[in-house]
Amino acid sequence: MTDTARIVLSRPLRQAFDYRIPDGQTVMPGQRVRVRFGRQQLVGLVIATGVTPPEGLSLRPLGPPLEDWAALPDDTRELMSWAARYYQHPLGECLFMALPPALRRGQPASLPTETGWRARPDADPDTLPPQARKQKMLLSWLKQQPDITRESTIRAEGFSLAQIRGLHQRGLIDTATPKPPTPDQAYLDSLPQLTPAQQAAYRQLPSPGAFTTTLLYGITGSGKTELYLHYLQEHLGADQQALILVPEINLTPQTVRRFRRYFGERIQVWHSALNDTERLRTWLSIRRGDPAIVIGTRSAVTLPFADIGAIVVDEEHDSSFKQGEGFRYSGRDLAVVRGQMNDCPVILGSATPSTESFHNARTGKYRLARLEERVGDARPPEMTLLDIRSRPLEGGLARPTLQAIGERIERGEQVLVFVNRRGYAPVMMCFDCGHMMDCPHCDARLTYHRRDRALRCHHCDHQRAAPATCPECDSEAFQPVGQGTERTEDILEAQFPETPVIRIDRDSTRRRGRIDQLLATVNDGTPCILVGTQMLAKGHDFPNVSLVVAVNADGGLFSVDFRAPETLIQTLLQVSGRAGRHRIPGRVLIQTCHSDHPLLQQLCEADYPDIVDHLLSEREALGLPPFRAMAILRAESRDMADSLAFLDGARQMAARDGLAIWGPLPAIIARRADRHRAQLVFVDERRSRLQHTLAQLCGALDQGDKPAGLRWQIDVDPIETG
DNA sequence: AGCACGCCGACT
DNA sequence: GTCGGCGTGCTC
Repeated sequence: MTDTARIVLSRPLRQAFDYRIPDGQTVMPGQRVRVRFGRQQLVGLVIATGVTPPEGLSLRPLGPPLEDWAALPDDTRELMSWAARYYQHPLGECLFMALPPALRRGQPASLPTETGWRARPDADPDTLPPQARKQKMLLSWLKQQPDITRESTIRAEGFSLAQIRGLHQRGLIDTATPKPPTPDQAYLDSLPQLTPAQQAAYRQLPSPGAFTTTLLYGITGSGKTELYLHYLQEHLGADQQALILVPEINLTPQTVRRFRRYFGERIQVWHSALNDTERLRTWLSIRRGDPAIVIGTRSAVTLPFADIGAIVVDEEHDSSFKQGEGFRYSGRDLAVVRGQMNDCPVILGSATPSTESFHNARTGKYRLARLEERVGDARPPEMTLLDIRSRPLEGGLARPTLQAIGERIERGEQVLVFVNRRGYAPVMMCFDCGHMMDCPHCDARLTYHRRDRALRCHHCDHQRAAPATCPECDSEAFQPVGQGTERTEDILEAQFPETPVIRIDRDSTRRRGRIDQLLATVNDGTPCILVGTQMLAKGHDFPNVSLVVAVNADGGLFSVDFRAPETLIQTLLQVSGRAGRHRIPGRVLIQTCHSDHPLLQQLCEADYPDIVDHLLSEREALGLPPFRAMAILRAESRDMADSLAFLDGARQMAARDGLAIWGPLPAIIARRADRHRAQLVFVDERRSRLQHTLAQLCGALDQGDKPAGLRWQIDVDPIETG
């Protein structure tokens, strides 16, 4: 059958649909077409032509194509098809995810040509009537502009469409087609010279033009970004494209500016804050083959690159590269697959590489480049454990901790206090009857937020006013228990009334631009105390911070999640990395109740690679990733019994394949937003067998019946195992 | 996912 | 007697 086409849709269906190609029409894989599907008109994507449809089906004719070329190029389609198989996600949803929203909706793959304006040479603002003040301003402004000015630029300047039209009607300005932006070579800086240590690491980076993956282990403050910049400048052809993946939080205007200084207009950004038009524009530019260097978050790996010369994944250990819902892919891992498919080098950079990547470097799958010297006079901070068992605490801070903070402040330095919980206190408890405030919808405690006297659940959107007395026994001994950022802020403000205390967490930075505002104080160098959550560990440099305090390191020591120790070490090292970036030697104080814990001992004494080797030997002994492939089947429903029964059925189906299956077990937070969650864990040393089992299982689960209201999903290479 | 068809409760 | 609740089944 040469006149058939196989189509997938942007729907969660593990199925493709065949259509008849009408006479005289030709289509190719990757092309968008309109199709009638049941009673609806949809956008379909061709994945194959000349297929043999299932027997006994009468095919409907294909609708018209949306363009006469393939929207999705072959390599991007291949990448997303690979991902669909690997992550067991419906192909249609994966492929459509690689299209910008405008194209998913069926809009044309072109942008309306932008209008530009310029003032007539003889136009005189003074001829305008006095009441047309704004028009006068606009005309004067336009006359100062050297060339044709885009309408979007004029509007960004604060002028309105009505004012533009007014001037046009008076015949004072003309429309014109704006020129495409060109890189202004004049302002491009030359790159700073590499230090000897950086040069040595640079020589270990891969040669261009062929696929290799290199793990760049560069301690905090060693200047990994300079290496990326040099690498791209030296190895990227003038016509080539490159991809730099970063965690969302690191994609700040400062980061972009830094790259723009050297690469000018070649730099394009891709992140969740772009609107649909911006997304379409950038996507088309990449598809067209503009020599862009894209700085983007995980989904940028799906962009339709025409000629990609290099891929960099910065902070490769960061868990935000893994999508947490829906299509649960890892941007980092897809970047490596993409490098292989497009035959280009991939560089994974981090000061605290993931155990997976380190393992791959140890086994020779990745090459390893090391950069273990800080730039300039900066020295790595000195780590100290402070055991707080049977020590009096003031709001979670021990006396010696407060002393150390005081000393630094007096010396005109800055201090960073890391608390891993936002809010005032994670629990509210009655000291008479023992009653604790629980979320009515989740198996979790409500967090007390003192700023707005509210109790909030951090797992759903429930919140309520905080009662003054115990709702059970009316006792007044009803108090917050434990440490949050708000409480630590209060304590520090009371202890150091002269010193500004700046809190950085999701609550204090909710408003856009607020974080930069807060950090401005820190950046001007005046003595202050920064209090915050993990947010502080990512991306920012605080040159004047000379002391870092971790208020409580113990959460990760005894967690059921096998990744907790790794994450704990990474977070502590990343936070520590903020200290002592300049001449001032940094110090890190870790408060703990388990100063004898081997992991914390190692943190103080051993190098990161040695700690990872140790973690890896534990993983190997327990048969955990990266030594075995892991996947989780999760189910949630109105009843725990339903969830467990469903997973038990799945277990029966998969059992004969011979892989290890753990569970079903209720999730750590068994009830979340009134949904009862359970999970089944699959582990196997042969990834191919795991993948085969999962594919079979998905098919069977799709076919079989399930209790009403039950939802299930598969998570391959999970990062959260609770 | 949509969108239809279909079979049981409170309204004109 | 109908309007409409959302359960289940299908879409080439």
